[in-house]
Amino acid sequence: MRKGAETRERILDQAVRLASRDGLEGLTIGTLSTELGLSKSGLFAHFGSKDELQLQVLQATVQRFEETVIHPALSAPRGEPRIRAVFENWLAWENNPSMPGGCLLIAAAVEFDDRPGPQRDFLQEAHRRRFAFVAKAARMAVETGHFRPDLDVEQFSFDVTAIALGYHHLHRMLRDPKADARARATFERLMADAKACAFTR
Amino acid sequence: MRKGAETRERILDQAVRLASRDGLEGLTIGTLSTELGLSKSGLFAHFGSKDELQLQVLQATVQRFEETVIHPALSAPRGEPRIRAVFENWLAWENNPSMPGGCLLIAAAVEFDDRPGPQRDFLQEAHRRRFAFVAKAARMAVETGHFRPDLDVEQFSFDVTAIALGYHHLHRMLRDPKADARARATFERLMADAKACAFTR
DNA sequence: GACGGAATAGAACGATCGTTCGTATAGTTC
DNA sequence: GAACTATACGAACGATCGTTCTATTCCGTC
Repeated sequence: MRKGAETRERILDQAVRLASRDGLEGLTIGTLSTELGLSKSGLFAHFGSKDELQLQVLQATVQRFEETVIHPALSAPRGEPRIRAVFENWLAWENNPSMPGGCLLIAAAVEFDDRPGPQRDFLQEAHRRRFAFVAKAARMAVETGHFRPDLDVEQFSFDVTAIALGYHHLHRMLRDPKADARARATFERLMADAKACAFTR
Repeated sequence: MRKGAETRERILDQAVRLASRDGLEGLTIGTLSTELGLSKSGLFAHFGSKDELQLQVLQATVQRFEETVIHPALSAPRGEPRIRAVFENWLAWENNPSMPGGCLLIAAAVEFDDRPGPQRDFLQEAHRRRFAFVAKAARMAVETGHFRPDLDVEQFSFDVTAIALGYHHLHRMLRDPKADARARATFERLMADAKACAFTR
């Protein structure tokens, strides 16, 4: 019971690594087990099905995202500092060494957005929560007076998401070394707009 | 020689449809052939390998993108009108019925961005060309005086790309009916910034 | 130290994968 | 219409997929 949880974590760790490169469907029990020095059936017994393995991989990834991006940002002061913390942590997350093939949440979203099932349901919920978190942080920034009162906080959340996706694309597909600078430039423009009072706009 | 080209087109048409939902790797010669009423080996003979099939699917998709998004935009006047045409055509492209699973170029980019090979090379080149096209259109808008002279046209191209990716995410993963409005709102903010002279910024 | 359940291994299952081969059919060319 | 080539089919290949079953080994508890 103790040992099982340990190896299960080892399995999930490597599974996240593999899935980030080959996708959740490209993730294979055979290659995963041999890379870990386990037998196929031994590994399989931990999950009972590939669907369950995929789900647990997604759950582990979301948990890491929250630990890496969300929670640290919560210890930053409300308002602009927290917004900036989320953005910086998010950019860093995209280069997290536990996902050498790039953010698994983005890859899985594209892979499963048209395949009904528990994987898609879970991903939808996770992305929705993340979207709402950024919107809430923006709402707080309005309340603290850092952002203008008439800011559409959900539109702001969409804009931040778009920047992250654009960064992922430029960084991973085009391998553009300017990806970081481009994302930051757009973010600063977004921040300036969110802060500008209605008269100067 | 005549007949072969016809069925090859029929195959690619259905292949694009399937790949947009299941991914290029999830696209299977077996299911593709049965859906078309062909034999596996008969279909296979048209391409010689799955890699070649995937490549031709990508080529067909890029060609359609250019016919749907790029070429019509070229018949719009240089400057702001052409920029707007590209953006509108791009949004429409994301809902093209030939790709019921969403834009294959985005899906394939995420799927192959970490797998070296001819598929990735082709995708990289295609996305690079698209990026350059938008930048060039923005440069023309600067020359026509629609955009401010100090605009970073490549940054502008990045921003447009990010909006399209954000739209794709909100539309296909979150199924948010406001996706269209969100993308347009961000685009208008981007346009306003590109037009604003240095003093009012 | 014996017991019991959890953890792992090994072999095999049917299904499907991409691919090959030999053969029949359909189309084009003279 | 004969000759020829392009096109399509059917059967089979070895490999790998997820999964099942049985047997073995490990570990914590009395």
